Amino acid sequence: MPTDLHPIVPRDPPRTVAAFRDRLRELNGRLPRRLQQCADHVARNLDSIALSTVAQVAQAAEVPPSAMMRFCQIMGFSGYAEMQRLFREALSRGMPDYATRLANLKAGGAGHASTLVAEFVEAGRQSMEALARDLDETSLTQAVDLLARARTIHLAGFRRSFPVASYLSYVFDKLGVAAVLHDGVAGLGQRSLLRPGDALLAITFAPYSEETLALAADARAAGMPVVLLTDPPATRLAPVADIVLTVTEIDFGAFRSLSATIALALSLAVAVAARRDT
Amino acid sequence: MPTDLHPIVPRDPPRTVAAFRDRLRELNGRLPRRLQQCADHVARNLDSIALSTVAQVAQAAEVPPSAMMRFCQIMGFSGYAEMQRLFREALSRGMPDYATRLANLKAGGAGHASTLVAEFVEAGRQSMEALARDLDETSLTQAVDLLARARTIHLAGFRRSFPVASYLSYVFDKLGVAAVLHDGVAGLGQRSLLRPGDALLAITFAPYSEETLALAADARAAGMPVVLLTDPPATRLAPVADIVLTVTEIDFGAFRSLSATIALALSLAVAVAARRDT
DNA sequence: CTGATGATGGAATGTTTATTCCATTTCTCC
DNA sequence: GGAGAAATGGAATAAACATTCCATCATCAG
Repeated sequence: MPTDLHPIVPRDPPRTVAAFRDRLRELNGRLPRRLQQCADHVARNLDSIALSTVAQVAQAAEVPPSAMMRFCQIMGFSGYAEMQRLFREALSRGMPDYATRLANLKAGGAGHASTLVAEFVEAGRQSMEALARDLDETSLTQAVDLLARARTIHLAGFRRSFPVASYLSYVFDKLGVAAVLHDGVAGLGQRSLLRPGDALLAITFAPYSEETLALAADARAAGMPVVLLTDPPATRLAPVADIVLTVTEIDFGAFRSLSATIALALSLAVAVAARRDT
Repeated sequence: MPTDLHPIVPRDPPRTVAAFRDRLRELNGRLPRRLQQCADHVARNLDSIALSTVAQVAQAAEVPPSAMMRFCQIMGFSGYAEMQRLFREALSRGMPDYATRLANLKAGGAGHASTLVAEFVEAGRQSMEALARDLDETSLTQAVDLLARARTIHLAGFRRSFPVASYLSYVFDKLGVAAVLHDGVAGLGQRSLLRPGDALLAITFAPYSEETLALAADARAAGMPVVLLTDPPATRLAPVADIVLTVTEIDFGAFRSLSATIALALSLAVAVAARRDT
C-alpha cells in the first residue's frame, strides 16, 4: 500500500504564482506520462495560461483537454477556470493600468516633460526585458568568479558609462570590496595602482571611449583579468577582454536610461561580494 | 438630413490600440448618454478589457451589458469578443514570456548572479511603473520652467545620488546647456560658482546627505531657485526647495536600480534643453 | 399635445468553453 | 499470463458568456 504517495491527491490550491511553481516542482517525476506532459508544457508557458482556453493549452501541450483538466485538479484547483484565475490576477496586478497611464502621459503633447518621462520609462522597460531575455548566464558566472578572486577591482567608465562605474564604486565600498574608480580626475596616474592579482571591470558603449580601451589593454598586458560590460555586437572588443558581457540598452532620442546596464552591474557587484564572504 | 453625421455608423475595426484610441477621440461628444458613459469608462480602463467579461466592464461602467455591446459595434467591431481580441493580443505581445524568463532566472538558485539580475530587473520595473503612476506633472512642468530660465544649472548629488548627478552633467553638456557638477573633488570650493540667475538641481535620498542639504540651503539663501529630486515623503525637505520632485525607487536588498530616478532626471534635462532652444 | 425617431434595459437565445463520465487501453504486480 | 488498478481519449453535459430582440421610455419637431 503506497501510503506515502498521497501528496498526489488534492489539497488546497496554490494562491500565488510562486506557490504554483513549488507545487509543480514537488510533483515533477511522480506523474503519469500524459500529466507530466501537461506539467512540462505549463511550466514552460506559464503566462500563456491567462489568455488561453483549456482547448488551446491542451492542443499546445499535445494532450486531450480532459488530461489538462485532470492536471489542474492534481495541482489542487477545482478545474481550469480556477487555475486560470490565478494567472489572470497576477497579470492584472503586474500592469495596473500602467499602459493607460503611459498613454495618457504621452498624450501630454510632444516635447512636454511628461511625454518624455513616458518615453524614457518605456525605453527602460524594454531594455530590462531585453536583458532578462538575452542574458548570457555562463559569461555572467565566469565574470563573477573572476572578479571574486581579484584582490582589488579596478573600475573604468567614462562619459555616459561613468555614472555606472561610479555607482559600482559606491556599491563595492558599501559591500566591503576593495575597488578603485579610475575617474581620470588627476590624469591617468591611477594606472600605477594596477597590480598583479587585481582585476579590471570596464564599461564602455559604442563609440568606445579610447581611455577605457587603453586601460583595458594595459591591464591585459600586465596579466590582469579584464571583464568588459558593453553593448552588442562586441566583436571589436573581444580581444581586449577575458569576459565580455553585453547588454542591449534601448535609446530614446540620443540618450539611454541605463536601467539594464545598472541592473546588470549591480548584480555583478552583489554576486561578487557574496562569493567573497563565503 | 444629417448626411455628415454618419461617422457614427460602422466601418472596419481598429487594428491597433493606438487606432482604438483615435476612434475613441473621434467619437467623443457625439454619443448619446449611455454610450458616452461606456466610452469614458473604457478610455480610463483600457487594459482591464483584455481580462474581463462584458458583464464585468458593463457593471464597472454602470451600464447594462447591452449598452456595452452597442458601444463595441459603434467602435467598428462585430461585438465584444472581437474588441477583446485586440487587447488580448496587445497584452500577450507586451510580455513575450518575459515573466517566465524572469522566473527561470530566479530559479537559478539563491545568491546566484542570474537570480540577482532577475531581482534587480523586477525592482527596476516596479520603480518605473510607480514613476509613471505617481508622477506629479504640475511639479515637473514647474521644475522645467524654473531650470530653463537659469543661466547655469548647478548639480548636486553625493553617494548613491552621485551617478545620477554625473549623468545629468554629461547629458546637459551634450545638449549645450551650461551645467556645473558639484562633485566635491576639490573640497567645497565650487560653492563660489553659485551666482544670481543660476539654479540648483539637487538629488538626495533618505538618509539625506548633509552636503546636499547644505548646498541647497546656501543656494536658497543666495536667492537661487532650487529643484530637489528625492523620495517620498519629502516633508523634511520642503523648506529648502522651491520644487520637490519625488520618485519611489524600489530597493532590492540594500541597493536600488536607480531606473526611475534616471528616467525622471533625463526627462527633466531634455525638456529643459528643448525649452531653451525655442 | 401628438406622432415619429432614437435610446434604453432586461429577458431570451445561441455560442463558446469548461467539466464530467465512461468505455477502452495501458500498466503493475503476483 | 492474468486480475486488478490506474490512466487515457473522446463524447456527453453543464456552465459561462456574448449577442440579439423587443417592449418601454425619452426626446423633439410640428
